[in-house]
Amino acid sequence: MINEVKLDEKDSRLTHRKKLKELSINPYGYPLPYKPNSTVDELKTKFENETNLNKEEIYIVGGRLLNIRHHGKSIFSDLLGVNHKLQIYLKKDELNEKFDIFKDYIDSGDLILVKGYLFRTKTNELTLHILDYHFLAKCILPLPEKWHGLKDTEIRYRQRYLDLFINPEAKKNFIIRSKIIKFLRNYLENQGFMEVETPMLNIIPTGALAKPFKTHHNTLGIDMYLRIAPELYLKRLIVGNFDKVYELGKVFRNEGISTKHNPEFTILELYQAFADLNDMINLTEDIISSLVYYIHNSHEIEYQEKKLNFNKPFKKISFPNELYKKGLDIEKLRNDKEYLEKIANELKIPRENRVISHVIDKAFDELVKPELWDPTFVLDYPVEISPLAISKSDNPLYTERFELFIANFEVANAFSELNDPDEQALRFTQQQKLKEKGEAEAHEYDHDYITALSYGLPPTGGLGFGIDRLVMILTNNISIREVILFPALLPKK
RNA sequence: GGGCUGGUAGCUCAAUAGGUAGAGCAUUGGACUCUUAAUCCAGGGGUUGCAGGUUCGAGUCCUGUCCAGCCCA
Repeated sequence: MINEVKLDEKDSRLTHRKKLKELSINPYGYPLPYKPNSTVDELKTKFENETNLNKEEIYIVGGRLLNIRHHGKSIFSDLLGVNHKLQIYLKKDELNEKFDIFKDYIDSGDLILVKGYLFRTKTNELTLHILDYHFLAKCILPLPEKWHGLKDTEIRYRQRYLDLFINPEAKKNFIIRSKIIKFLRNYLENQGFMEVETPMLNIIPTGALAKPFKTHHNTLGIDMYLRIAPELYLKRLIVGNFDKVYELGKVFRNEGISTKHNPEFTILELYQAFADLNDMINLTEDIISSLVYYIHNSHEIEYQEKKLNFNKPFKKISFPNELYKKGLDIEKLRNDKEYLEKIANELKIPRENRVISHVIDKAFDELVKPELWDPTFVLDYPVEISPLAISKSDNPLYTERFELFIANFEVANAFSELNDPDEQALRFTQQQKLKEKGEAEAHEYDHDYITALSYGLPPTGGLGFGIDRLVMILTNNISIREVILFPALLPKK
């Protein structure tokens, strides 16, 4: 009896590769015998509804083969493009030995360049009749299942490339993400904003209330921090006489990882000189509602099976009023230590974090945020949690600031920028006091920024968007990991 | 940081009450020149996340641990 050689799928793919090399065929493509003159997507969109196909026109396209259907002396398969699949068709009596090589040594997932003409099968499927083909790269690992796709979230995130070419819905999220970013850039360029880049490596992490990642510069011998926001650098540019600037990029916050938080995420910040909070409200409404329309052709969309209405104007409410409706008095929190303790107890805030800023923030998150569904501007933020915004003229304990909430997410944050250097210095000092009292997320004191303000920052409107959350809402996802190509995961041991 | 759920073939999933780990797809061999989840015939493929424990016997029960998902802080 002959010992049967037991092969698993990877072995058989490796054997196929070896056989190709023995036939002096490079499974990895170089050099290309001919260049592509079209793509799967182009052929599909151009000819999908075309009735007259010209067999004299030869197309050369590259792609990944999926679902090879052997049929004796003919073969059908699908060539995967970016958004479309194109069926290909091979006949033995035309390709001879190249047909046998295809039949015996090509596996699904392989990348090939094909050359042929378009025709329609009797089921009317647009198909490329192959006259010649060329190997581009061998896929030596087995693929996920063709019908159920790849469902294991861990593999989907760790090996996103598999997710992308196996699960079309996954790819769609990232295509929409790219469209959103492109829309925002176009919009801002059309409004006269200039895109700039400011440092990601900071000496002092500023511009937001968040914990930073720490790193070290070896030759300078100093600790540095990954930026938590570009804000203070961008305002220095307004001091430098630019009037409309924006930055779209990553910021890093050293906090918990969850379905709503990734340690690095994308933010858009813009600053407009000679403008104020009202200008930012108008700008925000226009950007968001026109973006939604651009993506969905409607101002009303579904998110998690509930309607979201993006028609202008958005709802506007006041931070202290909303908390007051919930039975919480910010004035009293400021003046009554016992009251603060009582509220902190109710909110289960740990003893070391019982600082006014923390309690206010937490109370809003717990009591008001869960009710903010349709786009809503929350105005009049307390000064304790708004160290970079100007105070309201009628009450210095509240600021000219808004946060925009959509579907319970904080999506945007804007204020009339504080431009009085003495007042800003005082705010920094107050933040240091909060820090001493146990507020881990107080704003750092930035002397260099005070110097910049001392040269004069004009009244300026500033606005920041959380891009990932915006993408989540527009792609109907509840996990941020579905809209970040490579989300943060623990290393696999 | 805490709680709950999960991890079984390449993938998607089964496995009653603790009693020989199965199916579909994929893969291998064969038939087939219009298939598209092709079809038909035949086969191979497993250290059940990892490390221990209980038991005559563990995918299943217990302890620890790793990773993921969900919820809470």
